[in-house]
Amino acid sequence: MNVGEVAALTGVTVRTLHHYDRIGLLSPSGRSASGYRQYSAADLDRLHQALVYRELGFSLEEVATLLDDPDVDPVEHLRRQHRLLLDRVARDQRMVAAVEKEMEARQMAIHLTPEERFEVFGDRDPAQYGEEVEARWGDTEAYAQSTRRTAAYGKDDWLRIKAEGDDLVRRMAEALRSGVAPDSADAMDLAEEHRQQITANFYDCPPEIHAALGRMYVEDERFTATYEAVAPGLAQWVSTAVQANAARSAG
Amino acid sequence: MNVGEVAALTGVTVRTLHHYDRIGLLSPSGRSASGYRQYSAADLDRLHQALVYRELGFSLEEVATLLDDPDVDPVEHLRRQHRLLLDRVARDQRMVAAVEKEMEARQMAIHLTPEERFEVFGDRDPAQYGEEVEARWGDTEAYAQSTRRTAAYGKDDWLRIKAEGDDLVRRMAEALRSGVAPDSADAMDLAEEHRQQITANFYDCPPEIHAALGRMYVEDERFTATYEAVAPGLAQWVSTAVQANAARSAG
DNA sequence: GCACGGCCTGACGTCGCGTCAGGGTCAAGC
DNA sequence: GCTTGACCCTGACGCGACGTCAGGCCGTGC
Repeated sequence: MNVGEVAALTGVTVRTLHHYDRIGLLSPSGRSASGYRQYSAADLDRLHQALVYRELGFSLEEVATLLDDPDVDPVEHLRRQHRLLLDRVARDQRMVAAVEKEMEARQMAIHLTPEERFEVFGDRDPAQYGEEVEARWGDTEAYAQSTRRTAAYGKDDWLRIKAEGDDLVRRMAEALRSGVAPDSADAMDLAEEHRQQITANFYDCPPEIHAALGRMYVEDERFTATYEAVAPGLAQWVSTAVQANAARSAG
Repeated sequence: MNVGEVAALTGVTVRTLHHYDRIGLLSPSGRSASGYRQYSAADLDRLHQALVYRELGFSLEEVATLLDDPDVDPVEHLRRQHRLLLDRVARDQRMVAAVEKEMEARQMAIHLTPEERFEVFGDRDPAQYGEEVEARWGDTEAYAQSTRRTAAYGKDDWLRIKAEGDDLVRRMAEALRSGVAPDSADAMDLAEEHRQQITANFYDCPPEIHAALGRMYVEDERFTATYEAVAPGLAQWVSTAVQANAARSAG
């Protein structure tokens, strides 16, 4: 088979075959009298293996080393590829889970980023926005409640809520900077204030829910970033304070 | 947050942040008096989204266009990413299936590539090779039988088997070139000869099994390549002939 | 016999950064 | 207050894995 046929069969371009030849990854086992590259079935087999490894993220040099290893037979390659593919599936599934978590996060913690909610008033219809989310993710009580309440909010309400939130975050950052321990009474008071803001503005947020939210601040990168952007260490501090406060309420 | 902190938090390099700034994918929302880039929480959010899209294979320019689309809200991005990730998982699972299929193919059709089996005698121990395959894939009767029989073969046997196989393939290619229809009696005779070679040298291959093997010649890229390398169109021709012959035997 | 598609070999362009070079910045310790 | 070392800046060049011509040879159908 010549380059064009191989290209048609495998989906790679002719240029790619030239490239692989030049770098020694896949040199056709023969040439015609006029210099045309002639690929044998074994060449195609090697190409196939190479493409799988490439797809798996190896550099072409690494692929060449892998395929040229005389201690590894074809079946061993297949087994390795099998393993690597399963690894990747697992990784992707973790990413799927992360995206789902972030979608949930957006509903559980709308109050954390009022800016974004606020931007909605610029050039978008908030009702439509709510509808979209609801269609897919509006299946928790907290979110439903939050949607119902915030539906009535006007620009002034949002401004007030944002101001309240920003002020609280500022005071928390201040406490952190002055060395207030996150499990001290002062810190717990700030956490309690946080909980009441949520309950007042978004949805009923009993201490248990609040504690779960607190854990998200350190477990979910997105929340961590939100607080760390204000002050380094703040995410952990708030998380600890919120959970300490929940424990105090329970005890 | 400045570049170093963002880099530490997200895992990208400082250089990457510089790059994204320059190409306009992610320009920090502020600069310090001394020119240090200052990233806000919103910037981090955008970075996160960008990284997911990048991971999904979009070019940075495409990512920028996606994220700059004013008609798409954050949740829409998450939903799209969710969908694309699931697509990729599905694709990878198909690849896993393909690799598994090829592993099976190797055992069902050892006779197709006697060269490979043959090469084993150069610098490798065939017994060990067999063991490895068996450990993972030796769970079908055909393979077990094939292994038992071929274990006793010596170099001369392999040479004879290869010669017989090559001769048959050559005659099939000749028939194809002379315009012999794959469902003609002549073609079916060649197919029958193929079936008897397998039965004689490897494992019992009744017409039904042979028909299944025939389908693989067009369905499995690897087999297709093996025959197409001899003559274009041969894979399809052999596949049809084998299945026609199986139908004849059954009828 | 010639036209047209396919093949060849350079050689330069592109994308997504890595990797210095040369120089300003900032917090800590002396 | 001054130095030291870690961190930041802006070029600028390099690299991997090809894409994309340019200029020329090959092969075959009318």
